[in-house]
Amino acid sequence: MKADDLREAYLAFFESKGCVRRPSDVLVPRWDPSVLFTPAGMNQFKDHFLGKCKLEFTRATTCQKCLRTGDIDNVGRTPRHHTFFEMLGNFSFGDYFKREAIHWAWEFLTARNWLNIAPEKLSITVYQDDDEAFRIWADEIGVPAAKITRMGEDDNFWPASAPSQGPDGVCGPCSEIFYRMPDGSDVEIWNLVFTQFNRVGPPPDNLHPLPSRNIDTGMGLERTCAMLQGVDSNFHIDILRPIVEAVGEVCGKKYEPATDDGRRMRRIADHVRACTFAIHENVMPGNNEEKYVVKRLLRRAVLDGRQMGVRDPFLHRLPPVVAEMMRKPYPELADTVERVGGVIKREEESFLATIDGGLDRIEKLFATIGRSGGAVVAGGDAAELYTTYGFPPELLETLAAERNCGFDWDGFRAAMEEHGLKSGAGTRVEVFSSGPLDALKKTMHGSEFLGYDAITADGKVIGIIAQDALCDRLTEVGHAKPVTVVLDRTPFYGESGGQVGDTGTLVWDGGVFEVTDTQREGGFMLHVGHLKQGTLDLGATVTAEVEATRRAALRRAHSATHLLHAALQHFLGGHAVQQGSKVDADMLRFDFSHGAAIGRETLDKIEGQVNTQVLESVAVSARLLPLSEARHAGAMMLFGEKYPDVVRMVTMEGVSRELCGGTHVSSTGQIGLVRIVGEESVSAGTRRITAVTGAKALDRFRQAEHTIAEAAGALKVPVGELAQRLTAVVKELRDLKKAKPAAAPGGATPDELLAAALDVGGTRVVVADAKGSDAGAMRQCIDLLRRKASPIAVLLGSVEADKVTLVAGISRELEERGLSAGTWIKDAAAIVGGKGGGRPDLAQAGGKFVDKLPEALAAARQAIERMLDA
RNA sequence: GGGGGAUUAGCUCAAUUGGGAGAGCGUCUGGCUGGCAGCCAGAAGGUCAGGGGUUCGAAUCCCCUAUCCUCCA
Repeated sequence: MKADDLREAYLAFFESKGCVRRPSDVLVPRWDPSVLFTPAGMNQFKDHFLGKCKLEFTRATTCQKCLRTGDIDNVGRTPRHHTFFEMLGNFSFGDYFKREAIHWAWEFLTARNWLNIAPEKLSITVYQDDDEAFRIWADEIGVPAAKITRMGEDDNFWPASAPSQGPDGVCGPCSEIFYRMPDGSDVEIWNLVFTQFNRVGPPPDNLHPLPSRNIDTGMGLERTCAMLQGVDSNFHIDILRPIVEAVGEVCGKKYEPATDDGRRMRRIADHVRACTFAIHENVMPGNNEEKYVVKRLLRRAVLDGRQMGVRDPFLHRLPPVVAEMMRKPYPELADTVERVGGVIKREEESFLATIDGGLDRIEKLFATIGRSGGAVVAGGDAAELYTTYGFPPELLETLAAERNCGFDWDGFRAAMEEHGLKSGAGTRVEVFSSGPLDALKKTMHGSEFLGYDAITADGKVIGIIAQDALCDRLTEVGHAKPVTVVLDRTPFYGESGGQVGDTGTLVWDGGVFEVTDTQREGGFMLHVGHLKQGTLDLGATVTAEVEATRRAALRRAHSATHLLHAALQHFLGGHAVQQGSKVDADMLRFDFSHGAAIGRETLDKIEGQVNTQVLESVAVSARLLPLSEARHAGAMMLFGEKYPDVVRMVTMEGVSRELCGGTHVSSTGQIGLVRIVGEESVSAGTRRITAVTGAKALDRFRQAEHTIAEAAGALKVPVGELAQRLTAVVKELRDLKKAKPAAAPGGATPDELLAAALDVGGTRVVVADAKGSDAGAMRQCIDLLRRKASPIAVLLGSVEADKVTLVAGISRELEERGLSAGTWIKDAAAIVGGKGGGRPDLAQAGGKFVDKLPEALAAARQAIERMLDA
């Protein structure tokens, strides 16, 4: 059975059992802060399981794309580890339970018109205390008791070991189905999780039955395919083997499964599949979070290629193969495959450059090792190369081996652990976090948002949260920590879609609450701020007033963002899609995909088009409509974005259509003015434009005019001649600096100094006051004298800016005789209250007593005579 | 978000304990020369990322800022 057929069969089977077939969630669930990537089929149903949302269906089935990096080191080595994989699942939210889940799993696996697997090849595990599951398997299904194993909480409980270790919250036993492979090993193909308990505190008696029990099951697509297709590895199934073979092709090697290179090819195939999906969803390789995971996967794959002898970028040729293999379930991959390839290629090149840069350092490292007679690369050195310069240890080990050098892996790991400690482990959000809002979520869907049409409205207080807990009344005026007020309906916009939250006030009879920020969570608007006056009670009716001028500025900035987005698409191309944005009062930041810096000229064109559209006063409208209709209308949609079934489409007629929940002007003319003030790179492949609108744009122009006027005033020229005059002044300054005489000023030229030189035993001695010269001029003078005569000893001194500067130099012969300019100058420096030093042939010193310079020079004259005599 | 590193001529990079800013390539000029990076001689080209501090003296040491690289979460 082909993978495509298995996927379809599974979904069709559970549809026939009343499950609603839902599409796979995105691979990168930006809505879920607790995970970077979708780790399992149930992820998109978290809120359903917790009863946190209104259920439109109570049974579902999906084929979910997943990514996990926990077992990354095993990928390619074992037959069944992946980073990217697909999980078939069926789910019940308080609907069917253990009995149906088990019966249906068995039916799908063994029924003749479904998978038709011989029952004797299957075995079962259940949780040790789960007699109910055991009984269903043994009595109702008829599995021989010998083939049902009771396992402990670390294997057959979800979350693993929850009863004794925690965490508190929903949990339950699970039951796994294994298949006996031709080689005799048993492979888990299906895990049924029965969430039926709420854990409270440590054992005993800490598992309380849930009133509403859930089913969460997962069947690995790849391993089930391997079973059905009778192949020994997941990598040899119909949708993976061609990718592995393609890796061989682009690397110029034949795929031989049992070799080291075979292992590498499988790993490359896995990683490129994962990255193709992730980049498709606009996750670019980068330095943090999911971006970093993509980068690391790519680099591991490139390194594997390099270890096989490939020296040029090759990975970027593989996404088309991935797209072809995954075409049936994910046809959208084909639309971005070119862009994905480009992103991969850039990262490959960047990594190769990193390696090249590191090779230099490696040579030095080997030289040091050779000198000290060692034959092993120290773990600390390897870790430094890795953490600082990104040079992979595996490659370093290979290079070391070529020089008969060992590699200290233990030391390396120890150093890396220390590095991890130093950089600090971040705290992960709990998978099932609970908060004070949960109680509210069970009774209400959220706050009604009125802010599209109004900025003032009455609402009822349905929640007050202080110190992370719900409370009934708020009395303390002047509390330090902000509190949160939840209303049933409100004109306040909670931060989302990049637009920051509203500010304003809540007023009621005898009371005022100042709102400094508005956030949103699960459909509720959270008014964050401080009680200023009176007492606020739960259930009270308040008048919510959004700060009008700020809201107007936010609307201008948000609408300008849409105009900018459209202009970027127009001038740069369709690839320039939004990556993120921040909309603040008359200020916006817009990140988008684009590979290179945008020239001033193009930037001017973009700004020009946006402002033209402002002048044209295009009408802005918004309406709710089904997703499919919006797509048909040509609204801009982002890959990897999860949209609800009904969306809000903001239309600027003839200019842009975007799905957007933000607040907008009613006509683009209200924006007034848009000024791009910055264009920069945020990470490879992403650019950021910052712009100001309305009042802020005007301020900026005014500010600039003032600055220019001030500068022109300082140069005493009309504004129009500013640039010209400035260039001339800078040039003049440079010329002046350059023209500084090499000779010591104060009348004496080098020739005159030479003529006045003493002769001490055949050596010329020049000691003079080089009035007003700086150190550089005196140095040049000494250089000149040394070229004109030798042997010669010169010491010049001068006073500038309340300080004495001395410079001394001697010619080579004197240096060879053991004299030192440094020694010479020290005594003289001491007299003027300073210190100094330098090299034997040239030294420099300074001091504070400006009136003692003649004395110092006299002393220097005597000193050099003594030195020459010695 | 945290750790490490980098920023010097148009490009690639040097500069020892703090003591005169350099090399190769490229550019320009002159000369030689049929040869795949032709040779020789010479020249121009620098805010040592920016700002502050320590010091007689900072590319070098300390602090701040910006940008880039890199590892970790």
